Amino acid sequence: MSDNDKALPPTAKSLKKSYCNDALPPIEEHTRQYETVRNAHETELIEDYVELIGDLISHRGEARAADIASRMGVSQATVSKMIRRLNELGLVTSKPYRSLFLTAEGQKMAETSRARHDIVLHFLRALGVNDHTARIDAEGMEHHVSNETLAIMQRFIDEQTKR
Amino acid sequence: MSDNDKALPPTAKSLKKSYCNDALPPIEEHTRQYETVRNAHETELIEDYVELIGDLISHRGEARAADIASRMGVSQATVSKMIRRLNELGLVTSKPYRSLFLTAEGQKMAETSRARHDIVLHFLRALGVNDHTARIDAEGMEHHVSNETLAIMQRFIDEQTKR
DNA sequence: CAAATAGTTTAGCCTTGGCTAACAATCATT
DNA sequence: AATGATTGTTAGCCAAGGCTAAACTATTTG
Repeated sequence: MSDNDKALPPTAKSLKKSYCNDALPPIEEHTRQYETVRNAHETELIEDYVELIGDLISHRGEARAADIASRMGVSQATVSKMIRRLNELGLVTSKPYRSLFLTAEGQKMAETSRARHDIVLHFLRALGVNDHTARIDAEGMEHHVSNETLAIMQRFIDEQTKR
Repeated sequence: MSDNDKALPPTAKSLKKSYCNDALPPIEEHTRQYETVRNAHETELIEDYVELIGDLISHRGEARAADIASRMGVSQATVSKMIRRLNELGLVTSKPYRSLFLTAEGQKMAETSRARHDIVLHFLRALGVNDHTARIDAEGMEHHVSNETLAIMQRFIDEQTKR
């Protein structure tokens, strides 16, 4: 959620009655919802790093730990540790004290993440969300949007921009 | 992301060229984006528990740890530990071996979360997303949608349902 | 080319949110 | 009222993702 968010928060009262009468979902479906979110959490940081590394390489020619740290808003030590993890996962290759490269798999992940991110961002803008807010929301939402929803968002963008 | 998600993942190629030429955002804005997501992560589990507790109370009359555990798909020990945290945060009151109550603050959080959740869910359905997928996506997205975007989603729902 | 500066890594700490296993309390049934 | 089943708690483990401080490497510059 945006912290410089002047709009009022929603209240239960601001919702139409009919919205609130949904029964609880059956247990196992409910469980799966939460599990899906937990799983997304495990991968999303990884994806964010890989996506950022890909962006740095394509916009700057290389990805240095210091740049990653300052963009992520995190200490260099944290980045260094994370790079080791990405290495173990086969997503990047790195030699000590040198800049990073994405493996083929890492590149694929970066592209997919970037594409997803862009769809969500452009969708929010097409919906009428202010650019700054859209960027923040997209960063958080991208890992929780199914392919089905992405496809619908893409269609929405196409329709908006056609005119 | 839904795991039973048959649609193809997006590829960089499936995006219009113009989507991909965005430059990197200026560093401090970029940093703030990631910070916002990290902050959301700290609160979202808390909010999920509180929201679920509120739902259990209103649909079942009470919230028992065993129900929370089975709905969350998590062990009872994990729930017990979490309840201690919620207690420390002043969101619930509990006596050992008895069921839970939300404090005034907890109730406020539950209502806000529920309202946000409902807006996102109904928005996705209004967009044309299948109910099952919408539920899963909403669960993940709700904590990352700014009030500005929520307001726009609400407007979208109103327009769709008016006709 | 030596020294200062910048960048990277390592060590060791902390918190969160999972888990299992063992124990404690409550409840339901006879 | 006793007991077995259910429910709740505690202890102790683990991995992830932050941090700081210190050590090490690379680069720039006087």
